Amino acid sequence: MKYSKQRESILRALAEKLDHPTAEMVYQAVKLEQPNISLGTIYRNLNQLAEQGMLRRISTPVSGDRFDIRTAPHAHLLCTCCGRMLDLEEDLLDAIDQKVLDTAGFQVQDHQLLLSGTCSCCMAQSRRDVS
Amino acid sequence: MKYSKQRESILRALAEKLDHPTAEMVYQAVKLEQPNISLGTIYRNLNQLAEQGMLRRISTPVSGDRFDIRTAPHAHLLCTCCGRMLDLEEDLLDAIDQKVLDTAGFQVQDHQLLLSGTCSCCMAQSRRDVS
DNA sequence: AACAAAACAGGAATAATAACTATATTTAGA
DNA sequence: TCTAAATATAGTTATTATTCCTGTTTTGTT
Repeated sequence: MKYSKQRESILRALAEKLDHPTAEMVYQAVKLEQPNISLGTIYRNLNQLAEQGMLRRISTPVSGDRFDIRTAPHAHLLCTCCGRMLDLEEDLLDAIDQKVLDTAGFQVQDHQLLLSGTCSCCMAQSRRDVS
Repeated sequence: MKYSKQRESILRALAEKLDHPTAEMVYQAVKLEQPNISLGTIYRNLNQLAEQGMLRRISTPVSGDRFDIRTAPHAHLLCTCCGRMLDLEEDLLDAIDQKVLDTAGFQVQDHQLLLSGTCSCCMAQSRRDVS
């Protein structure tokens, strides 16, 4: 894979934005540095980088896919109230893989644990609204 | 919600096809009974039924969403080799929810655990191919 | 039976993403 | 350092999944 300043910007944007941006969000962020980058370049790079394991793709039932610079498997929390996506430190995952192999004979290569619900901010907010 | 024979066919198709079909697959199946059902009807019904909690939507990084008549939360296994989606009986989920609430203050409403990898059939197949 | 509410078919519209093409940039080697 | 091949890019067009719209049909109620 050859160097390009576009890809460098994309990686930098992902490193800075830890909120699991969509392709469009990455595009908007990178555009500040590279004003005439094309959206196709964003998608091509995100796909390549995901394939190389340099970032991971998270698909949600909501809208477009999201991308995450952390490559180690971990779980995601999607707040149905404010739409933010948070991380959850998770040590359970390896144990789950082993259990799946034992019980179902299925060799896990990747997992995607997406929990949707209400984040603590939104819970606090709604408590405030009621009272 | 009013009765319609289209929706009845959709539900029957889902009950028979336990392989988590996409909307398109449901369309093809239902078309055998209702030859001029429209794809819009499939989507409208799948969305309504999912909203009512009568079925669940599973989003994958691969292509279109899939639908599942089992409403109880359970995990899914997506084989990257043959593309089939399997179920995994899973009692861990409730425990995970509680842990998430304790550690992150996040109230889980729904989870989607998607494990991708190689199913036992494909593993057996590849062993056969090698030898 | 008559009417309102909901559902439908068919097609047009949208949104996310991928594919194409001609030009530009990078990099290894002479 | 220069050059040529490989790869990347911008900009555009195409594809795919899904939703929206409109006029018609079905369903449930009085």
